[in-house]
Amino acid sequence: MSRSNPRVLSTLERAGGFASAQEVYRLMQREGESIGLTTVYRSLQSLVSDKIVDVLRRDDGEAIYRMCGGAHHHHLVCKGCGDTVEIEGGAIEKWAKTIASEHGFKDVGHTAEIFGLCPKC
Amino acid sequence: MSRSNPRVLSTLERAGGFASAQEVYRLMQREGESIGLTTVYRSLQSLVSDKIVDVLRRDDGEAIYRMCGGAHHHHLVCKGCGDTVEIEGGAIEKWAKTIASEHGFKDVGHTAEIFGLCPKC
DNA sequence: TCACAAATGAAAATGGTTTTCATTTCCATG
DNA sequence: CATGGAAATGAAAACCATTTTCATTTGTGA
Ligand SMILES: [Mn+2]
Ligand SMILES: [Mn+2]
Ligand SMILES: [Zn+2]
Ligand SMILES: [Zn+2]
Repeated sequence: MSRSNPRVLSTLERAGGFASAQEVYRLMQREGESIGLTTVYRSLQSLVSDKIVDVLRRDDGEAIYRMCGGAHHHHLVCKGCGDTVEIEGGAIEKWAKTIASEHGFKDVGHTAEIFGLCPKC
Repeated sequence: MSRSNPRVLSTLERAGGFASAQEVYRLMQREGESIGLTTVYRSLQSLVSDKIVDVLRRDDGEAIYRMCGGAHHHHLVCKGCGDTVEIEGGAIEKWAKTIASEHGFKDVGHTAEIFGLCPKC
């Protein structure tokens, strides 16, 4: 495994909301930084496995990344501008555990995202 | 747009849980059915837009499909065997609406899936 | 039968992601 | 400082799901 290139994380931070590997790469190029697409992918993967960034999927399947706090949480994302709010999932955690145990499932995880139009959009 | 080829839906049903387009295609071939991969993709897309099947994404980004009832619902999926239980999301619906309105978001939707190991696995 | 629309699928194109591999950069050690 | 192996880098190729193209076949109503 390789370590994350710090400029990739810095660029992702600066990007604001979620950004794909390709977008991070284009952004760095536009800013005159010299880096290879491969390194961007590798860095993002490393950041994900270190739980420093979250990854999820656009409807078209492209992976998008975002700098995140360490604790488990969910997202409220604007379909218009991409603005993202990190939210607590207290109710969800309980719901997932309850449903799972009702059906005898073990080793349970879950995903949950909310999307809509923010006040500005 | 094209209409769905009935043999595709039939195969997806028979497949049990979620299956990707490629898997449905291979399954049909193995059973000696003559069909093109293109038609499988087109049929699944059509079934999705008619809300006859649900689509979601594997971790690797591949789209997977499943025959589903019409009403809005969520899934409890076994990571081991792929067995799927359709579940009500009453608590989730409320949660999503509340969080969204707290932040002034309109036109709100959400996704939520639970995964774990079923009793058999 | 005829004309036209819809369906089909082989082949090529697309595009994100991963792999390969040769080269460069680090870094610990003597 | 020299130097040798490890880690990082990136260009190019490979991968692979999905979409597009387009020529052909099939279905259907007049
Ligand atoms: Mn987050
Ligand atoms: Mn379902
Ligand atoms: Zn917005
Ligand atoms: Zn199972």
